[in-house]
Order: sequence, then structure tokens, then C-alpha cells
Amino acid sequence: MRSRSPRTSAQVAELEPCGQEGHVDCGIRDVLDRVGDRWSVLVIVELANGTRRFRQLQRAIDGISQRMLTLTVRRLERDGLVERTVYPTVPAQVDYRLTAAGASLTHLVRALADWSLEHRDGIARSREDYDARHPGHDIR
Amino acid sequence: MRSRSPRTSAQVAELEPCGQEGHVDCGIRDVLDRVGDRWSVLVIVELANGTRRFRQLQRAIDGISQRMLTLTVRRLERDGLVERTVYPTVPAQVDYRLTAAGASLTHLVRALADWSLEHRDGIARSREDYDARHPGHDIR
DNA sequence: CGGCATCCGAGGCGATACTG
DNA sequence: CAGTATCGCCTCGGATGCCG
Repeated sequence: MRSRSPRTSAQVAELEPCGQEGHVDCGIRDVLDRVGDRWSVLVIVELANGTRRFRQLQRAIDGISQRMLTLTVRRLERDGLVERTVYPTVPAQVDYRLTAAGASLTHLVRALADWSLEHRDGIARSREDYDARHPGHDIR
Repeated sequence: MRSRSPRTSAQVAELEPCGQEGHVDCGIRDVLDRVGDRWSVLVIVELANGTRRFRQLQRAIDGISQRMLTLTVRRLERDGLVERTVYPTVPAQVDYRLTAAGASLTHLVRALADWSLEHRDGIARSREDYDARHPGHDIR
């Protein structure tokens, strides 16, 4: 998912209601490689509730492996969306919190969550209908 | 990416500014498996500009293989976000357009794109800083 | 506790060739 | 044009084990 395909053009998608056909590219891709990652968003969602320690995150997000949690928070830290604080206690304690940039993403995540709740039933029904009309034709 | 991990709990994430630690789950996951997909979003972005044919989509999104475009539009159709219309001409012509549900996602995609443009420079700088401070420690 | 290194299987995805 | 089918790479990501 995070693999970089060789980009040639880098123009801004217009997003006009009825615009001309054009290249969809530019920064959208960068964000989606991040926001699109299931774990990244879930971490942001949890951190939106407040500062969390490593173990807290892992327990909260259930299903994430420790490896993926490590990778995810590291990438978010690298992107400047999450701040990592290490307290030299024994055993070590590490706090994670959203930066200003990361916090600004929370609104979008909320919006996504809202949209999800509003449409999940419709989507589920649509899928059933589709599967009923296309027997054996599984797309997953 | 689309694999289902066994879910046990299915409660709604609270998203309170400073709430208690809890399970991040519920419908967010469903949506993210869809919205999170790079291709899905790019298709929605392009269709937000108007009705498109298969080839138009493929040319607009550059980088997408015909296989992935097929899979992506099929899944979006199955979810009821995209409507597929086949005209029995020769050669065949197929139009894709957003449904009402799909169109409602456009706002979120716009928001994501906006956020992307606002923060991409900051993120890029943050990455450089991080990489400079952590030589050889590549996370990708 | 909070990691990192390694192994390894599953499947996402691209490339290619063929059909209506 | 708009797909379907097949093959194969290659990455994602889980499991396991070790360290400070």
C-alpha cells in the first residue's frame, strides 16, 4: 500500500462538480497512503481521546499486532502527526499524543465515522442485493 | 487489506475529546476498508467530476491497472456507491456515475484533499527532519 | 513495559494474453 | 471498448523470540 509508483505528473485535482476529464493525482495520493491505512486512522481515533501509552493503544485498537502498532506510530511520528515522549523510568514509559497537525485530522476522521454510521446499513443491503443478483460472482 | 479479522465487540467509538480508553471499532473499519483503498477514492474523485466511461477512468487515474480498475468499480457498484450502465452498442460502452450515496462521499474526499494540500509541505519537512535525526533508520 | 529482528505465509496487485 | 483469466512478484503483516 505504501509502495511508490513512479509519478510523472503532479497536478492538482480540480474536483469541479462537472469538470473535464483529467489526471487524478497530486497530494491526494500522499494523504491516502496515510489516511487510507486502517491502522493509522484507528490510532488517530484513539489518540483523539487523549494521550495514550503503547500498551493502552494496543489494547484499545484490538486486533493490531505489536509490530504494526510500532510501525504505525513511527510513521505517524515521522509525518509529524503524533508526538512521542519517552520517560526514562524503569520500566520505560512512552506516551503518544496528537500534534496540532494530527489533531486537525480528527475532524475528518469524525466525518468519516459519521458517514460510516449513516451508510453502513445501506451498503450492507446493497451488497446483499448485488450478491443475490450475481450468484457465484464473488468480488469480496 | 480487505481481509476480515474476527471481530468480537461492535461498539461505537466515542470520539470524545478527552474520553476514557476504549475499543476503537464499529463501522469505522467497514468504511475505511473502502475509503481507505487508494483506488476507490481516486475513482470517486474522478467520478465526482461527472459520468465517465471505463477508458476515461483508466486514463484519468493513471497508474491504475485495468484489473484493479475493474475490481474497484465492481466493489463500489456492489456497495451502491457507483452505478454502472451498459449500452449495447458495438463496441460496448459502459458508463459509471456516482449514486447519491457515492456523491455524499465527495465532500469527505474534498476535505481530505484540502487537508492534504494544507499539510503536505509540513509533512514533507517533518519527514526530512525525522530522517535526518534517525540516519539509517528507515521506516519507509 | 516498549520495543526491534527474523521468519514466513497469504494475497494484493501488475503484466500479459484472450474474448465479445 | 470493456472486460475475463492466468501467472507470478513482492509487500503486508502475524508469530515468535530477544533486549534495555
